[in-house]
Amino acid sequence: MTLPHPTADQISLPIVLAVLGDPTRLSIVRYLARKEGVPMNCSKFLDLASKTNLSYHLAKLREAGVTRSEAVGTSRLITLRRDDLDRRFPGLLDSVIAAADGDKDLPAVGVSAIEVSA
Amino acid sequence: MTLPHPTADQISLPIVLAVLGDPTRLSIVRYLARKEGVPMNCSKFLDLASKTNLSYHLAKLREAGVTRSEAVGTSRLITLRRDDLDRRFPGLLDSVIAAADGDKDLPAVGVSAIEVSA
DNA sequence: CCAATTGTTCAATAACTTTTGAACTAAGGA
DNA sequence: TCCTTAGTTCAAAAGTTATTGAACAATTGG
Repeated sequence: MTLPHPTADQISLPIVLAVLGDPTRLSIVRYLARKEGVPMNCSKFLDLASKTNLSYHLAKLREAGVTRSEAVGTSRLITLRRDDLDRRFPGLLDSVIAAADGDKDLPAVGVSAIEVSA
Repeated sequence: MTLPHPTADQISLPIVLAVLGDPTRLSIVRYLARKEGVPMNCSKFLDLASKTNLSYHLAKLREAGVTRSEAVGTSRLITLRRDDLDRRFPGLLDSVIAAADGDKDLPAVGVSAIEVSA
């Protein structure tokens, strides 16, 4: 939790919606939800965007309070802030993720390689 | 239904989220939800933005599939597309509206005047 | 017909957001 | 120590969205 995060009550609905209203970020959130509990590092998402651009999108998610980024060594471990989001906006995250799961147009994470099932 | 609307299955999740991720539009949607069943005309929202700007925001909502605008005389009757949104993204609209209802920072509609209860 | 009401369109500008590459920091391993 | 890996920062460029005012269209009432 090294990097700046909003507190739960600083999380703003329009900002969360705007941040989720981007296909790259929605894909990241969907993937984090699918692998919930398993903290991801940024490199997981390199097939969505360049390293620099990922840094930008992940910062947006963090600043909006959607994700938590913990610095561990040279990595960032990224998790969904499900607890805080659920408390703040009950049902929102679940419905967004369910809808995102059924969205054929969203870019997929980890389709590039050996990651067949996992 | 005179103006161009997407069909239910053309409604896109990221576009809906992005469109809702704006305080003016979120206020409009919250107000439409509160008065559900009662079609509104644009002038209802004149305390949120100028006439021209409202036209812009209402077009965004319509083009995203969030609202339906029917031309009746010189007015537009605006309603929420709750049926289509619920079918397409179950639970999403309800959780967004519930969250918006609890948002002190969203601009309010109809606080300017005689509209005490309604 | 004339005027008012209701809303749209257009072009301009202002304000943001996204994307990029190059340069950087910080940790770990050989 | 030197190199690699993981990610950030910065400034520039590109792209997009929001806001404005002036001009327009269509309906309705007098």
